Amino acid sequence: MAKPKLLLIDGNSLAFRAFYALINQVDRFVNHEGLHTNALVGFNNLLDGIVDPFKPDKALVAWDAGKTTFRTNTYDDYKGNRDKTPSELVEQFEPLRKMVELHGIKNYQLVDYEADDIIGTIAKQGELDGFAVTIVTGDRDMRQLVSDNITVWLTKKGITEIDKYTPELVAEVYGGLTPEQVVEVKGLQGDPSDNYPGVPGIGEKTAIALIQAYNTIPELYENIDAMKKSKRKENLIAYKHDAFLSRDLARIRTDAPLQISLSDLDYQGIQYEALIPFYQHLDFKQQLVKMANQGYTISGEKASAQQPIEVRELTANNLAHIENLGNEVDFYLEMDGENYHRAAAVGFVIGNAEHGYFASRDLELLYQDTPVYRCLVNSDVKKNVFNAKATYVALHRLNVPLDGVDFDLLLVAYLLDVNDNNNDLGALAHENNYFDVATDEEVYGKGAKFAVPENNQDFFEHLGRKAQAIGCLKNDMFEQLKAHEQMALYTDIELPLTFVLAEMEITGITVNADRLLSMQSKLIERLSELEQTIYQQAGHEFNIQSPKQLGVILFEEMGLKPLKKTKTGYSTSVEVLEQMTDVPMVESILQYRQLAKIQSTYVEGLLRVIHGSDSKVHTRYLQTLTQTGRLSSVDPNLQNIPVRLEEGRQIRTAFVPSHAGWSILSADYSQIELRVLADITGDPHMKDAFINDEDIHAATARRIFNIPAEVPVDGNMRRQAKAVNFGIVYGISDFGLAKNIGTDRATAKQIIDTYLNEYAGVKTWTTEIIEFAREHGYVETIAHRRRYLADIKAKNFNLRSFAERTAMNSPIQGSAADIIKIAMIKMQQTLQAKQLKSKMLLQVHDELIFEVPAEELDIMHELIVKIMDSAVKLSVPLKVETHEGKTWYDAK
DNA sequence: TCTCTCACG
DNA sequence: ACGTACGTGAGAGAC
Repeated sequence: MAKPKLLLIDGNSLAFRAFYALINQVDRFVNHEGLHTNALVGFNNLLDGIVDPFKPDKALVAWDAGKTTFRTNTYDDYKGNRDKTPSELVEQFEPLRKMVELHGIKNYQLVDYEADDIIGTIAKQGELDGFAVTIVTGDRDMRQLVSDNITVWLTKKGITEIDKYTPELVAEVYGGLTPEQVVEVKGLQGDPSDNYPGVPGIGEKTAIALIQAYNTIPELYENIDAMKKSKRKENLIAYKHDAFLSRDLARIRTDAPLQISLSDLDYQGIQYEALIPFYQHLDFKQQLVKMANQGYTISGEKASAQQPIEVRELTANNLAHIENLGNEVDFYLEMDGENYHRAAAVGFVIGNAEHGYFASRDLELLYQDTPVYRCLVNSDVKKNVFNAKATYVALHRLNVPLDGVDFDLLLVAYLLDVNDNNNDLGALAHENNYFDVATDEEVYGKGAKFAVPENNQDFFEHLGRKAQAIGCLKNDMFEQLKAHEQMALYTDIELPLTFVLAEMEITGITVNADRLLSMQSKLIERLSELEQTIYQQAGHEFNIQSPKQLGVILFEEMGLKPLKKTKTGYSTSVEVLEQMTDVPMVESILQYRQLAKIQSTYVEGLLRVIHGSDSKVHTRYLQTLTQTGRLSSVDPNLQNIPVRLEEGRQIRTAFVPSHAGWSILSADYSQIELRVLADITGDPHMKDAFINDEDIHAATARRIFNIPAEVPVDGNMRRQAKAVNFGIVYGISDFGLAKNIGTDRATAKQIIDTYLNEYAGVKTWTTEIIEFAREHGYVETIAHRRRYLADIKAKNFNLRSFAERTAMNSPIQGSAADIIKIAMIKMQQTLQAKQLKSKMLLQVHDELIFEVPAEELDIMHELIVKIMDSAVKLSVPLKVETHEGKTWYDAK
């Protein structure tokens, strides 16, 4: 029989985690009485997401009792450097306990002891009494309690992601040490956050190595005389007292004098009825809606179960209603899949709050000359939609040329917070405090279970609620755009761009399938030859495409030295394999990988998505996904077609114009990101280089390697300078640069320092932009595209460093994205105004691809350059290069 | 569904 | 002492 389950939760540690996970939005989570609720929200998610599904037999949430404990008695400064707990969190402790109680779990605290000691003591008792014990905490030191019967669930980032620590995982993380040895490591290492010292100069790595060698701190000191003379030895001796003190402080007690026992901890289950008023008090609307949907009655003023909505079925007989909707309507077209180039429209809804909503499955009601059609194509009637591009393309397939779109909920939500990648209407509405609509997953299910309801009432109600949500959210979200100075970004860039992209997607690009098929047969032949060679070289057959199997062969059977590891085993990536090309098999593997990639991703992948009707591929540009404002391309991704290696580049010969005699014309911005950098930082040297149209990498090389004007820049120096320029754009580190140019770290650091001295404007800007991000919590582009950086103040070095690099990179990458988007809009307008036959087909971040009839080639070269380089006025010139050819391959 | 690898700017 | 360059999508294997 399975063991009974005992669940122990570290209330304090998790409340802090929950609080700080949502610290950026602390002022958004406030109830009607002014009580902050961010920690409560996070803790509730934890209880719902982890505890309730766990179904424990017994459970306890342990809390700290107060500031003084036996540890502060031993060591005055214990946790002495902690900031005072913010009052916004303090006020949440009482309701947190209540929340725990209503979830059927006992709270407990004990004077002079911390939550960990309570948990340690109960955990050991539980283990003795035959329970399977699980501890949930954010405190890494709790891993000392792990045993065969005690698992520690440690929260990672945020509070819903966890690592489950068993003795095996502890050993893995601590280089083979046991859970008991965690305190030995901590003793040497100390803990700055709890303000206890350890031994100076010893960090986690060294501490682990020492404990691996000596087992425990006492044993280490017994043998210390035999240790080689070193600074470390001196420190160990000098700080012996601190080591023992820290070890003692880190040890969790398992003998706290508790006044409760296991028999008091029976898990009672959730007290649903009592939770309702509690959630009402906290204004947990979403939880209440969920409970209402589960059939609980929610009454009172604060009740937030969905309000009833009336959605009438639209038929051929009541179309007159549509004539009377006025000059603003909410519209939503439902499809049965996400690829709107192929998915079938299955229903629609139209209406507004004033005149009601009308839904139907009958698409004929949209056809030409119906009132719905007239409404949709009339530019004087404002349309509020969700995902204008999808709606436009799908309606285009039904021969309805949508016009007059004013509000696109998806697009606006993205501009307000690019972090939020949720593409579900219901979920986005909830995030904007609108709860009168469910998510698609709740109504339609997901994956294989996805199905639009057969029942008209359910289906139309959901559609009606969606349209209503769009209409209701419009004003508030427009206000937010204005407050962020993003209205122009929306009306002048993103919204017009949506329709430019829609047209490009609809136009598609012709792919010569025969060409791909002939490449395919050659590839298959070469791959099978290589396969046989590799099997011979390995001595047996195996799956070449499995990194796991390949790792075993290379690093175990053949005894090669593993140069790099991944989370799960040996790395076999190109950078590793390229260092062992003296082994013939490795050469073959690299060759095989290269060809297999071309064959599966590009040849087969593209053949799969060519539309039978027009021999074209129609990608979808995702306009609301990237954190920087770039587009992305899916189904197929046409932004990563091979170009660097000749073998792959051949794929481009299959991309051809859609008419005989036409050409492919490509136009790319030269060094757009560095030009943006020069403009934003205002650095005079960098600007001069661009104003004088110099080779920027050579110019950089001259400055960082101090090469006089009369001496030519050699290729290697230019290559290094180029890497530095890239590094600057990405938010440089000496390690990263060293890896990239193959020098040591000190040299890389030297180069970076020289660069920043030479280009002082860049240096100043990088400090300022990080400063700005710290102060405001976000950075923005020249068009006010905003990116929030939640981790900019993180204590964790890695998270913070990443946020700092992002603060430098996003304005640059994002401003470059702004520029090409503006150029695309102007380009499309000009093609139309001049009634040219040429079509814009693709965008690849800094490059636009067109198909052009012979008679328009000259004018197009000229027009494109003119429009692209004048899209935005910067303090440095923009430079555009064009190329034409019979295929995309030849347009180089 | 996650991880690894590799294609692009 | 930390572990490192920014932004993407897709296919294949392993679980």
